[in-house]
Amino acid sequence: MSVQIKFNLNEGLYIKNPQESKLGKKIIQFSIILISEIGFETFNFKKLATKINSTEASIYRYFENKHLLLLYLVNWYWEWVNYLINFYSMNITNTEKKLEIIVHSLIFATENNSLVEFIDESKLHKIIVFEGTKAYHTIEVDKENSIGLFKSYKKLTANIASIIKEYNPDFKYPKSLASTVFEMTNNQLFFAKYLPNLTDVKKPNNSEKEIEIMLNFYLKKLLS
Amino acid sequence: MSVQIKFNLNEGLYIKNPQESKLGKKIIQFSIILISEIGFETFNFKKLATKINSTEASIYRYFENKHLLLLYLVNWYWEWVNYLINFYSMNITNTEKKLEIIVHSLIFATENNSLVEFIDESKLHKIIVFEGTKAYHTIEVDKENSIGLFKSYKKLTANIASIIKEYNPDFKYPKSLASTVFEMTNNQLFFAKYLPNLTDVKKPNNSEKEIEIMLNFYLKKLLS
DNA sequence: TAATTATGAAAGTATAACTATCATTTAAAA
DNA sequence: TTTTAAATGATAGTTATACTTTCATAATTA
Repeated sequence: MSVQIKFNLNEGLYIKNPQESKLGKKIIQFSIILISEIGFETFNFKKLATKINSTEASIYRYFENKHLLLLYLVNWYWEWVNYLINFYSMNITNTEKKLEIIVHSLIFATENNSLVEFIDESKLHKIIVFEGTKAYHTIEVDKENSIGLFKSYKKLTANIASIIKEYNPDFKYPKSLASTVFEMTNNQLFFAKYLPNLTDVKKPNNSEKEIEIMLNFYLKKLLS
Repeated sequence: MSVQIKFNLNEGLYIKNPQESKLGKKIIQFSIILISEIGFETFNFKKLATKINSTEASIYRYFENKHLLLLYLVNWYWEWVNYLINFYSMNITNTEKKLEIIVHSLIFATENNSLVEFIDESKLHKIIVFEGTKAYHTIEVDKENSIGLFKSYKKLTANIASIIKEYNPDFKYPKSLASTVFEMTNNQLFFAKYLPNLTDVKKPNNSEKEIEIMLNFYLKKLLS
């Protein structure tokens, strides 16, 4: 069984909606595979074109440049995590449990849920951990922000912040904590894998579980 | 009065030590100015060469490529913050005060202390906030890590972690908290400036102070 | 079946990211 | 002071990236 889900991503992200054609889906599918394999800096449209037996020109009809393609993928991820959090906390009334669902969703976004057939969520998550922040650390932030290209991140942050506030209405920094939890998760996953000296993770191959425990501890301690 | 300080940065960062020649210092000085002005992606050695009335070839004699130049600058920053923390906590016995010094050093690395005449610390700090993580989110992390190019970051983290442990010997995640404080500071400074919706900062022009208060709150709460 | 739209194929431009060679300047050693 | 070595500049060249343009062909849709 596969549920068909389509996220409405900001139109400024693409020239032509990749979710609405065969080639578009292939671009998304294989850009995820390629970027996760060779890294964003060495990735380019020519290599992608070769991989999918298409041409550079065709890819440029969907995305203005590789930066916007990355931003598209990152937006998709933001929407996806948001969806996961809402999905898993749907019938939950216990707010503490909801905090745990946030953490779990952020870390085990790693599992290939195959929510959408052409997106390998596990590889996408790898890209987020490795390249995610590059999507907004660009000289064009202000311009891109003004046309709504980070709306999904704001929505996700607002959603997490609302759960934080639900858990502790007196907490002064719900939004900052929300964005910090997001960034910190990816950072600690990155460090655990590549620069373990910057963390306290013991088992590098099972670091997700340790990081989950740590994040839950952080959150509850801060909000107590 | 100007105290002459020279950090010993890993030799793998450069081909020829830029701190030991006039041209080398100019490369550092103006790369900081240029990158902070136009951003890392649009920065290149040709533009830098033009700015300092030199040539691309000459710059390539100091740095293999612009990525390693950035990593050099980031390493310099890690050393510098570490120096600041040690300097300001030198005669302090109160461990709580030491935590505050960490936070203050990370945030107000912003002030141009002119510790070294050819480095504008305020502009360098801007680069760290904006481009810093790009220095280690690269496909070459493992290789670069193996030859010691992140040693300064590890040293800084270890130093902060030791103060954390001094404050609370039972705390389970001193290193993770140390790297998180570093990353979180830069992130929240970035968000406050460019994506304020992701934070709780009220005055965008005086966000440093607010972030400092928040970070101190986080730290003490977590370590209590 | 015609008309529209999407894609492919091929070629071309501008700039980035280097490398190589040799001349000239500057600094250090004799 | 002269000689020598090292550092820098000037110039040119190579390869790759990041696009753009034009036209032909294939696939849809009306």
